[in-house]
Amino acid sequence: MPVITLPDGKQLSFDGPVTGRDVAMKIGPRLAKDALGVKVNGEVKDLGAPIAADAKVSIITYKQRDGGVDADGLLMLRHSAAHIMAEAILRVVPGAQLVYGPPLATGFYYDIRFPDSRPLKEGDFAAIEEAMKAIVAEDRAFTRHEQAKADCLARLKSEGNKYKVDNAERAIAADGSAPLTFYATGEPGKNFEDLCRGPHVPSTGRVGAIKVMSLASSYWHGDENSDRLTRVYGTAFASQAELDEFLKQKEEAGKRDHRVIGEKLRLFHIDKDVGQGLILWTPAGSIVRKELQNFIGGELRKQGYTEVFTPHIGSLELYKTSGHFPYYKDSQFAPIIERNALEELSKSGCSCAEMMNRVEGVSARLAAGINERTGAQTITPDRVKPDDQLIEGFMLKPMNCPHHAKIFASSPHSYRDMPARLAEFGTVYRWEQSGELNGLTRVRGFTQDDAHLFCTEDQIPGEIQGCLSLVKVIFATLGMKDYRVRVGLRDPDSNKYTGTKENWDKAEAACLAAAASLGVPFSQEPGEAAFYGPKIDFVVKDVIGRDWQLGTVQVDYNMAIRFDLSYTGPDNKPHRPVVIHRAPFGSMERFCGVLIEHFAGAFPTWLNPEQVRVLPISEKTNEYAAKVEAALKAAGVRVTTDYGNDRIQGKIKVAAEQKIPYLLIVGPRDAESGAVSLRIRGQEKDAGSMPLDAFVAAISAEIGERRAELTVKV
RNA sequence: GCCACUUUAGCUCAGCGGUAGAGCGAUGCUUUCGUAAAGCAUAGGUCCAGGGUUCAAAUCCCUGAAGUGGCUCCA
Repeated sequence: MPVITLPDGKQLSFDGPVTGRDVAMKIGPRLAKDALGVKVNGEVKDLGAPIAADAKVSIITYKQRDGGVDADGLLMLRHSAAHIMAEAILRVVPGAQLVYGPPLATGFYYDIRFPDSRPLKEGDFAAIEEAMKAIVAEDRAFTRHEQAKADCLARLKSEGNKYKVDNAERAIAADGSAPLTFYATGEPGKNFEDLCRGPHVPSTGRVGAIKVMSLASSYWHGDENSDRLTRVYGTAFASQAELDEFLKQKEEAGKRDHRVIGEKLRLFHIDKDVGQGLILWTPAGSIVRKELQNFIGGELRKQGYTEVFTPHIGSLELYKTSGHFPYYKDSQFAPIIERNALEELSKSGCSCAEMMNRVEGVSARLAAGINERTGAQTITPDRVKPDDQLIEGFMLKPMNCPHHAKIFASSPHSYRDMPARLAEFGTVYRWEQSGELNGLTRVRGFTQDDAHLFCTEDQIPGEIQGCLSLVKVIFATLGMKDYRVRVGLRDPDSNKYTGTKENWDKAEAACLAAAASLGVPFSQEPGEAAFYGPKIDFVVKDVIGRDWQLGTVQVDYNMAIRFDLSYTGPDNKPHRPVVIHRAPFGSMERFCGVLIEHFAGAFPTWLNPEQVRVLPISEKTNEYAAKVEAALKAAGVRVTTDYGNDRIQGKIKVAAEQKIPYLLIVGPRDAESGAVSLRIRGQEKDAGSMPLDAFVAAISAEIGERRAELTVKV
C-alpha cells in the first residue's frame, strides 16, 4: 500500500503497486496527458515504471508551471529523439552499428560505426529527417523490457555489434545487480530496439520537432587509438516553434562570433601564406590589445612587479633543464638545429631517427645535476649521451618561465627582497593540432601577459591573493561576470607529481583559501593540477558555448629545483624559492577573442579603436568638422571625420555598423554656436546638442577612468 | 591528426559541363543635404592549388592546402 508524497506535501495512498501514470491520473487527467516521466525519490523514471513502496513523487512535464522548460523532461525527450534518429539512420544505412547516444544540453548525439564503403554524408540528412518525421507521426510507444544478462549478451553477440556488447559488459561491471534493459520504439520484436537504461518519454509522438544538425568523427571510448566512429548530432524540442527559435538564436550567436566581427571591424587577420594559427594584428585590433596591455601594466606597477624582456627562442639545453623538451615535444614546434651540425650529420649519413635521438640526448653533467637536485632519476640513463654526440639547437619558446628563471638566477637574492615579480608580455609558440585551431581562441603563436613570482614558502598565500585580485580588477573593469573558477588539485591516485606531500598540502590549501575569498563559486577538480603544482583557472564560454581558459595562477615547486634557484635566508643559508606562474588574461589573443564576443564588437570607449567620428552635414561644414577633430585629437581622443559626400543618414548608418561609441554631427547650426550634435551608440535617436568643450571634457573623463559604459550626457 | 562540409570580386553569396554574376564596399561624377544608405558611371576575378576526364571544366574525378563543426590534445 504505497503512500505517495507529492512535492506540495500532499499524500496519496494506493491499494497496490502504482505507476507514475496512475499517480498523474489521480491528480488530474490533464496532467496525465502532459506527463513525460516521473521522478521517484529524486530519480527520473519512465512514466510507466512501477512504484512499489512509499516514495516522494513528482510528475515530469515538458513545461514547468512558470512556463519554463523542465530540464529532466527535455533530457528525456532528447534521449528519446536519439533513438528515433538511430532507427531512421539504420533505415537509410542498413549496415551501420549503433554505439552510444546520450542527450546533451543543446540536443543529443549518436556515435555510430558506418561501413567504410558507406560513410554517412550530409546529403543523407534529408532522408533521415523524413524517416524521423514518419516515426514521430506513428506515435509508437517506447516499451521497456528487461532481459537476463546472459540472454542479453548472447543476443547482442548474435547481432554482431561489439560496441553494444561492450556497453552491456560495462553496465554489468558497474552494477551487477541491476537488470539489463532494452527499449523498443513500439512493439518488442517488431519495431526498432536498442539496449538502453532509459528512461524515455511515453511515445515517439511526444517528440514534436527533431533535426539532424551535424556530423563529426569521434573515437570509441574517447581513445584516439581505438575505432573511429561517426558522431551524428541532432536536436529536438516538443514543438517546431521552439526548434525554430533555437535555430534563430544559434544564427544570432553566430553573428557575434569574434571571427565574424573581427572580419567586419578589421580587428585581426589570419593569412595562410603566413601560417595556420598565426595572428596578424591589424591597426584597429592592435589598439584594443595595446589598451589592454597599458591597463594591466598600470595594475602591475601598483603591485610591485618589475618588467623584463626576453627573446622568442632559447637553446635546447635550457628546455632540457626545465623539462619541457622533449617531454612536450608533440606540442612544440620542431627544434631549430644549427646549420653546421645539420651539414655534418648529413655528410655522415645520419638517419633522421638517430638525429632525433641525439637531439633529445642530455649531457652527463646536466643529468647528474638535475637528478641530484630532484632526488630522483628524473633524467634516465638512456637519455644521457657523450658530449661529442649531442646536437646543439634552439627552440621557439613554448613558455616564458625558463628565461625568467635565468633572470632570477643572474643576481643574488636575499629573503629581504623577496618576492621577485618578473613580468613580461611574452610571446610563445605551440604546435597545436591543425583541427584544434580556432580564430583567436586557439592559435600557434600567442602572447601571454605572463609573470613569475619567486617567493618564499610563507609568501605563497599572499602572492596568490595578489594574483587573484588582479584578475578580479580586470574582470570588473570589463564588466565580465560570466566566468567560472576551477581549482586544479592533484589526483590522489597518481604519482606523476613532483614535490613533497607537505608542500602540496600547503599549496592546495592556499589555492582553495584564495579561491574561496573571491566570492564566486568555484569547483575543485582533482587530477587537474599541473605536474609541478596546483592551479586556479578562470574559464569563460564563447558564443557557441565552448569553454576557454583565460587567466591562470599556478604554484610550482619544480622549476626552482631544476634551475637550482636560491635565495639567502635570515640564517645566512641558501633556500629554495617557490615559483608562482600567473597570467590574468591568459593569452592576449584568446582574451581579445572572448572580449570581442563579450561586447559583440561594441567596446567601451577606452578600448574602441575609433572613439569618435565627426560627421559633417555637408561640405559646407567641413572646415568646422576639422576644427572639432583637431580639438579631440589634442585631447588624445581617437577620432576621424567622414568627409564623404553621402547624406547624413548614410554616414550614420556606416558609423553605427562600425560600432563607434560617439558620433558628432556638425552642421551650420553647430558651427555657429561652437557646439556638436551628439549621437550615442546603442541609442536610436539624436541625443541633442552640447558645447564642444563640454564633450571633450566628458569623453576624456570616461576614457581616463576606463568606464565600461558610455557616460557622456548632453 | 581524425570525420563531414566549405573555398567564385575587398566582404556576403548566386551560378553546378558551353567560356564570369548580384548586393554591399572601392573609385569618379552629379547632389550640398540635420540623424540607420540620394542618383549615375567605372574599375575590380589564376572561380584555393596541382593533376586528370572531356571538343569544352568554376562546374565531374583524384591529390594537396586552408577554413568551419565536433573528437582527441592543451606544460
